[in-house]
Amino acid sequence: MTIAPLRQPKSFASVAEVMDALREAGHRVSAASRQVLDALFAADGPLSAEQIAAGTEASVTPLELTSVYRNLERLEQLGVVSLVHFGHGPGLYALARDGDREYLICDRCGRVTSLAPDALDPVRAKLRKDFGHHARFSHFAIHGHCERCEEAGA
Amino acid sequence: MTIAPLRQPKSFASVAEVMDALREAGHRVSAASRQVLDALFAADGPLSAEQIAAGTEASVTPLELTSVYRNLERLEQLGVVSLVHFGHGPGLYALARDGDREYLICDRCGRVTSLAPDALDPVRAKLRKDFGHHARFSHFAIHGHCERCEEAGA
DNA sequence: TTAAATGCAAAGCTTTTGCAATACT
DNA sequence: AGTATTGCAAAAGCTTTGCATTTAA
Repeated sequence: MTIAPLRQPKSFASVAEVMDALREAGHRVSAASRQVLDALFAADGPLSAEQIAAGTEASVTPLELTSVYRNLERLEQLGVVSLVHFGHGPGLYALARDGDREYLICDRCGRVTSLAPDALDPVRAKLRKDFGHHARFSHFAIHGHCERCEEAGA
Repeated sequence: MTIAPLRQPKSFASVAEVMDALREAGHRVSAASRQVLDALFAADGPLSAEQIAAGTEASVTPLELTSVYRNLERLEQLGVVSLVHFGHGPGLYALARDGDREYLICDRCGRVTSLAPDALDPVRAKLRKDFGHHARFSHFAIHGHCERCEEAGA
């Protein structure tokens, strides 16, 4: 199997669009990959492989967890999906539509703030200036406390 | 077992000091806990439980990996040790001497930069001002690329 | 003495891998 | 028809748990 990233990996509006692009790029499209994409398009936030598999249990063709992982990995390599870690626990997958989002996690109340790809640019600039480090927060979320929890006592 | 954090958890200069403090606080001190502390004091950076256990294999009393984990967990709850994740792979443990350090990881060349506890305060200030988020980078390292690797092509 | 810590074995959780059967193109 | 993908089973990597035995205080 050849894995070449898609031309314009990050702006799919529907499952059909993704599948067309996949096929056009010479990749195969299966019922399983459609089910995985359906779940991601329907979700309002990142999903675990387990959640995606569970979501297909009621369907005529439940997906094996293994198959979900393999599809997600493929889609990630194609730039269609991105994987993010919210802490301990399973990795979470989301569509990479308009670029990778970055997340703030409150470890107290669990609140998750999803940021647009450039929202942290000023923070990155500071890290780069002070430490020569080009930070990427899209694969590992930023932990801490939200204002409310901080006031309630760190 | 009662677990109460030590009075001044973060300024031990030697294994003996830690053990005295532990005993004084009503905790037990075993050969195993000494071996774990020895490894942490001897190390110049965070160690995995596996590494610590391996380091005792040549000794008269090799430690079971399980026992290393249990000691580390205890020491962490006591505030003597801190656990940090550098990415995928095992968690890493280090003495919490003068506060928790924070780390910058270059995902390209593997370079690790260990920062003093207040080095990232300006970054934290920005995150707090812009998003009301009180960030803590001591448990999950900051990933990205170092200047050199960035120039070499992101 | 007695409660905590250890060794050993087993399991838990997430993810990966092998391989024969199946399905896409 | 030919090859990527699937299902199923097994294993790998990290960490936790159970329980009888040892050991610190």
